[in-house]
Amino acid sequence: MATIKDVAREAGLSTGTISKALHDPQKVSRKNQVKIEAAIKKLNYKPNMLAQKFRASTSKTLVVMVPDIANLFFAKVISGIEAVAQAAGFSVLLGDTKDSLEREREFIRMVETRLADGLINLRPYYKDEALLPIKGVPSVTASSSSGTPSYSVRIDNVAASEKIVKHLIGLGHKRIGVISGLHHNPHTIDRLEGYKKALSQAGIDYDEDLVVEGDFNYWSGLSAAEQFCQMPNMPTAFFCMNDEMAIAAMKGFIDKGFCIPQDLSVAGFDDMDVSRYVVPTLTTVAQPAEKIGEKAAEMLISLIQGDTPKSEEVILPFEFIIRESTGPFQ
Amino acid sequence: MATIKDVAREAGLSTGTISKALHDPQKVSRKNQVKIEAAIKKLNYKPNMLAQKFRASTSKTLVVMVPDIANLFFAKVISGIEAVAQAAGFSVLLGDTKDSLEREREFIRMVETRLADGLINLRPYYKDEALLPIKGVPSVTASSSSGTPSYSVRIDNVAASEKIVKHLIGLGHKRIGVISGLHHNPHTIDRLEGYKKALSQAGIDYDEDLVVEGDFNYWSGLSAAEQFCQMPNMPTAFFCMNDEMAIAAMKGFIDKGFCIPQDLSVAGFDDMDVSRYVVPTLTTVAQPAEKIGEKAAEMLISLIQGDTPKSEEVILPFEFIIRESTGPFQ
DNA sequence: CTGTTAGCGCTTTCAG
DNA sequence: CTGAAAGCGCTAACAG
Repeated sequence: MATIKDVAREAGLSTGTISKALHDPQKVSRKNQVKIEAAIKKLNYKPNMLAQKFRASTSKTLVVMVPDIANLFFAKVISGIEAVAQAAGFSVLLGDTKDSLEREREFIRMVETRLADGLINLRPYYKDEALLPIKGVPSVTASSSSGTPSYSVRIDNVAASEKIVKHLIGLGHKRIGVISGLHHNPHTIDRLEGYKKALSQAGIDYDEDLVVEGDFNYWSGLSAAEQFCQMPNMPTAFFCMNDEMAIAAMKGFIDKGFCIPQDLSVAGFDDMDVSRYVVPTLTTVAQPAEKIGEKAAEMLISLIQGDTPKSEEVILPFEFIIRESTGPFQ
Repeated sequence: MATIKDVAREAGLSTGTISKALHDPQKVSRKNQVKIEAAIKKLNYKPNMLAQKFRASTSKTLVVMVPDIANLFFAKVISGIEAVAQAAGFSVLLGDTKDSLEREREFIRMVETRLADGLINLRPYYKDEALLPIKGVPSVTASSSSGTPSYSVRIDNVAASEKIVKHLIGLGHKRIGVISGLHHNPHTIDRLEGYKKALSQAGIDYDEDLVVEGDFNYWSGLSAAEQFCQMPNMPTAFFCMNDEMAIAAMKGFIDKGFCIPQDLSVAGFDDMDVSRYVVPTLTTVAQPAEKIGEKAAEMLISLIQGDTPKSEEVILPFEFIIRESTGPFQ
């Protein structure tokens, strides 16, 4: 592998001149520029960026910590991060933590050891197992919940849920079931709060028996639907805390002979690609996933560059999408 | 930021000893080990990995080039890559190329400039715009088609398609339509070959009018379905080259009043998550996405370490999944 | 405009 | 077992 020294020798110049020619060509005579180019081509010289970064002691790299990259929502956020990072000359190191705190520590270590300049965290914030923020490691949490400390970018989960539930109430529903995420999940907490707010504004009492806990996965939605079907006084509408569980619940209800939305209304959260394809198509809330990624990357990069973002928290607008799965109470 | 020198001074030892204590603790006296640990803790010393890598002149990093990270199939492959890379002490740099050759060049440059040790390419191989392989850039192509040069990991697209079409033929179908990808796409070519093979073995003539070109996206599947509906002698079964188009086609056929699988059979390719949820559920082929990623990473790492993998091409088994969308010809 | 030189933080001989 | 010193490839400061 040719080094800058080799190029210098080949061109009959000093390494300093080569370096300057590479970074500040105007400061090198035309004649020597040509010589240098020739030498570079002849030796197929490529600057050693490891050396460059070492010397500059800045890696121009962001690490993105994601609980599960094979989750489309996260993949979209990452897509947004990548776009901004690349435009700003940063690379992105992918850290799939598979929900392990141990791995999270490793990735945080990467920025402590100068391998990366900062970090975007895609896991929602849990008070009791928060590794971040840490002094000296610039970090932004994307798609978290209310109460996330330090820098974060997200939608207003409370307001979004409130909107969904109000829509159901507006359709005449009074008994509205919830298929939630795990109860300690920050998103669950926010979304449940929105549900309660909507109810109370409509003068409907909160009944915790109408909340069945799921875990954001398909099977939990199916089993929640079955539980609801056995209730003596079953709800007529359902707010599911993500689309996957909503789709599963619809399947469960349909298999029991219910028609959606004639007999039961179902709403989700996330707007997965699927949600447009299923029958009936699903009423839901779309998070601007790519946008969240872009904002988070912008925020982190300005943090790295020593600026102080004007706000610690960026709240992005969500989109409420009414499709076929919700209809009037009959 | 404390350096090894600071630790040496604090501990009253030389930098060489600190370094040794960090990498080969047995070769340092117990007493000094304790001193060193204390100094490290006191100064909160973290080794500068940029310096380490520079010196070792190996980055322990793989770059993964992906046409679109917000595509679940790719996300799953990456998940597999990440797992293996991490276990082997490699980081993965994500390169979302958004289908731009320019960006591909940048990522290839990263390994030429020592920023990464090797590269996994997730874009299928096109003869006329092949940037790889390049001497000095260890690379593996994942999920490509037959005829990909150099190292690759994939399923046998020809055999998988053949299997699907044989299944349709076995159900009594004789006129089998195809919704293909773009005609020059390597996957399209392989899958079409499988289709032809199955036909010829059943003594059915190939009729190119039954092949409608799509582009692997939803809308193209829908419009292909409409085209088929206008044919005087419409096929009774359809082989769609991915699930997205298959799902769109089903929607199109259903909207025209056809019942699936009673009137028409539809098969896809990929086994997206959706494909289990749609009504009717979709007959398709599952590619072992994570496995493909794992194998590709293993192959690349052994390449980087100077081993020569025994085979240039790893063919992984696919899974043929019969669901509700295909049924007997009536 | 060009050359010389020091030094980034670390590891690794080689002596002691 | 420990210390001294060289050097990885590059850039920047300074002198010429």
